[in-house]
Amino acid sequence: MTIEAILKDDIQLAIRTHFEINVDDILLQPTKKEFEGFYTFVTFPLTKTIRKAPAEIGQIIGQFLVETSSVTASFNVVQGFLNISLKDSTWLDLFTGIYDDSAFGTFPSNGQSVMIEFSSPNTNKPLHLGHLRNNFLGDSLSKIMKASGYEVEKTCLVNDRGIHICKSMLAYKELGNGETPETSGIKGDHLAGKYYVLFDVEYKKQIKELVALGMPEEEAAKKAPWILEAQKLLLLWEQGDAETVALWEKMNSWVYAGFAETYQKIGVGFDKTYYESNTYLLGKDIIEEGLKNEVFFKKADNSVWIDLTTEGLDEKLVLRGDGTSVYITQDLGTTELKNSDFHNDRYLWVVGNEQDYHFKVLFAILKRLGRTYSEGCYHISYGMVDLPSGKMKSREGTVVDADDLVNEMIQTAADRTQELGKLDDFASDEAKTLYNQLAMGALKYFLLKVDPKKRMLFNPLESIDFQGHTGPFIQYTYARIRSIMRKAEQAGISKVIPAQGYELHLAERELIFALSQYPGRVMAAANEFAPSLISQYAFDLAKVYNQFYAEVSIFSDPNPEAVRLRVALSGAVSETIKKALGLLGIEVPERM
RNA sequence: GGUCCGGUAGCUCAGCUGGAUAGAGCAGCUGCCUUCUAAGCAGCAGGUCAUGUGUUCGAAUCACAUCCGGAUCACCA
Repeated sequence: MTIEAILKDDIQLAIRTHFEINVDDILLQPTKKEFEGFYTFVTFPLTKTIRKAPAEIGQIIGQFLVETSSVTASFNVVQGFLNISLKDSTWLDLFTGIYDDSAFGTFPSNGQSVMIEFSSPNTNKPLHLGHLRNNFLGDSLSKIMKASGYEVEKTCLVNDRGIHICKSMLAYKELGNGETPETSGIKGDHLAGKYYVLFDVEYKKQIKELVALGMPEEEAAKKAPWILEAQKLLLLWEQGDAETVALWEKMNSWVYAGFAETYQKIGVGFDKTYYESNTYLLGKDIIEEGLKNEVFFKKADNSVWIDLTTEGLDEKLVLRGDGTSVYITQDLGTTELKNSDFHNDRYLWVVGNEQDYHFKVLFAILKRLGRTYSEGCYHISYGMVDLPSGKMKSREGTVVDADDLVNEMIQTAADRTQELGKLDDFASDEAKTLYNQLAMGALKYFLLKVDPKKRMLFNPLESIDFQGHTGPFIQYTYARIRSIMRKAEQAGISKVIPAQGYELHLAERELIFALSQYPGRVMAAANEFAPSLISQYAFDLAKVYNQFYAEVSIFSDPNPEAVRLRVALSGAVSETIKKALGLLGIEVPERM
């Protein structure tokens, strides 16, 4: 039973005893810093039924708690706020529970399984900053869901076919001169991206030429030679034309090699990868089924639709008049495939909020089709990463490239560390590892500290910070504690929690309180699909520790009990920081 | 135009199941390394919580309206 639950019961009993009424839901909030106490009960809502002043109610409940509650030491009342302080024996018990629990913050299996699809890159361009947000969110959420008791399947759906892929293929055919990653020294995904951009340059030029000859722009966009060529390529690909497929395979293999390098660097991976080239024909049998069940209907031109106006959506096309699939057709098929592959209880998609409507439609259709698994489907919608100049656009070259950014971060980490003269005795490979950890810590924290639902701003001119509310600040706190733990080991100081009777320093109580909040945050982050809650927590915990560190001396305290407790507390904090950052996919250095 | 999301300090963000004088970080200014790592700590300064009305003992938080920004409403994905 948690302290909070005990307090709630005690308060309930107090109200029942003194006022003869039952209050089902006792709400406690953390006491504000400027007041004494750790938990606060607000008495205003009781004034109506009890007909006493809020402060008086607080006094009566507080008095009752001090006399009867097993955890309450003292209280104070400010207006309608009853602030409660806990007994030191309670703090020590609480800490003992945390300290002895090696699985602190990870919950036992809830018997449920969840699939998280994220990343889902296109094979015509390298990853950019927006993809990084997606990848870090997906990776972190999969870890958070796992810690909260789910069995987790990480999947990725690679968008490896379609007209946009044919565009880069065409540009390569026309302008490539047999260039390869080896001959050019360009990473495979960047090489493909180069030709995607070149296509667009030439295509725009052709449109302009047609417009100059008097053709309306809309028509020109449809009739420019290269777009017609690209469409031809797509048809050839779908027919399995050997030469086209060979080119497609060659270019894709370059891209996959490039992606693999990037994924490896950012520490992200998947349990199962689906390829759209294998799934794009799926879903047509579902259309048949829906037609039979009259969930869908056919229009005169043979196209198939669903009317979702009763759900507040629109009429939606699910199959073209020529019998070919659209996006939603494929997604219906792929979702069905995932379900038959894994039979998960829940299916999550980490996809940008520009597709909110698409997922509403997808889930509504699944429900109409009577798919029971639709209940477990959820779109984790996240906001775009904007630049000061606005939205990033691949084709216009206004993107922050993922590889470039990661490399810059590593360089910044190295510069910063050397400026501070931190690692005179570091071996070069240890230094290299540290730079990577710091770079990825700064980058991941930067992207994960913001509420996923919100769009966020990245200013390339201001490099991502290493001080303040950042990953490296938390990593630094960890390294600092590790240094203390090494010193304690050398000095032969054991980590022992004192017996009852020890009087805690306020900074020690605050640390225990902060530690005790961790499991609740893990649960909340899982329920709300918000790694930002963990980010915030890790920062708060590190901050409380640094205050503790500045306020009390660990080794030179005359009381050996205090020294042992503080070493134990430090150890628990470092473990919790490591776990929390671990949920964000961030590693911790032993020294920095 | 319909629908959805957002608007909190100079900047980037917390807080939003209603509760105390609205919190961090960065940037600016002051202090603190002969003591366990100063990538740290303490402090100062900085706010009509977009605007208006309503509900309430109490509103940044809820409701309605307005303004501003973004997304989406494709036989694109």
